Amino acid sequence: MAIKSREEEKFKALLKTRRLKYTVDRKAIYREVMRLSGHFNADSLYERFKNQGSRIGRDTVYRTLPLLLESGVIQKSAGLSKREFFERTSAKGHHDHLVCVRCGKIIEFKCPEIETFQAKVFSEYLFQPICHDHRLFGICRSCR
Amino acid sequence: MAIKSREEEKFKALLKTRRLKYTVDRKAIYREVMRLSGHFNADSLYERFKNQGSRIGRDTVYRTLPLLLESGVIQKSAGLSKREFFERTSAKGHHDHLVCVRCGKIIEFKCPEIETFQAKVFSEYLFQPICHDHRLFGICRSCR
DNA sequence: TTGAATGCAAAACCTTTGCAAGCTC
DNA sequence: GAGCTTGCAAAGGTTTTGCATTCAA
Repeated sequence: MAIKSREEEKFKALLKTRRLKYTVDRKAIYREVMRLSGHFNADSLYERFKNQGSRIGRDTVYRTLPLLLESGVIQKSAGLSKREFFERTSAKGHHDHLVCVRCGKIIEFKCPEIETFQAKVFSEYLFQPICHDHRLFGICRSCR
Repeated sequence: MAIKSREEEKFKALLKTRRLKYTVDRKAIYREVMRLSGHFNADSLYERFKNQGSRIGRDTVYRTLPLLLESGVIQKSAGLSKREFFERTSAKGHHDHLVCVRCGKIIEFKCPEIETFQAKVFSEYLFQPICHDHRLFGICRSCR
């Protein structure tokens, strides 16, 4: 619960910085995202609203996800399709993905050392970090 | 020239593994890619052929790039659009990208330590490495 | 009150695909 | 000759956009 609120503050803070509003729809999208533990995309999230009888539009979802991404509440996930996948950052903590290009299997990995060096790169170039996309592609053992 | 041939061998080797053919078109695409030092995408490469009066089709380019990618001759590059960008691996050696989400500026960085840990992840999960996509998104100093 | 957000529908976009004809090996 | 490759054209599928209306601060 503590984490949940802190996440919400991050989202609100981003909106404030951008002089954007914390509307009913954005709140609903934020809340729905917090209920998800797996990966999702704009469309699957929209479908959830539709199934619940909510009138939140697909476009609103498409427009809100980049804001959640930038605020750090969600992060990019992985998949073989061109589609963009996301997942809640706090669900399992931050991690990256290893993708088998043959069977599409996706493995989550955590590598704190990589995170450390990433942070160094950001600071070396005087960038304020927002997020990153790190996917390793290869062929898994069973596909070889 | 030595490097050039070695690259070509890598490409040929991949084709052989997949029982694919080293056709005239694939050779032409390989050669054209070797002439490029900056980043490109399927379409811009196709345009180059068109401007040269070559009859190589857009589709062939689209179908060949994944093969060059898998053989390691090219790697993914970065951009803000959904479009896929590539660049020759040997042009500047392997590197990754730092992208400013405000102005779109792209900075290339090299971080050998990250590469080392990536290799560890691949071997830990028994994956045969093919390539990776590593982009750091943030806000550059002048945009803040 | 003012600027932002939303829904609708349409557009835009890049990429992929099926198929018949032509090449490679 | 068998199977892969290519060009054509069309489809595909996701994401974006313009605009009028509604809403938040």
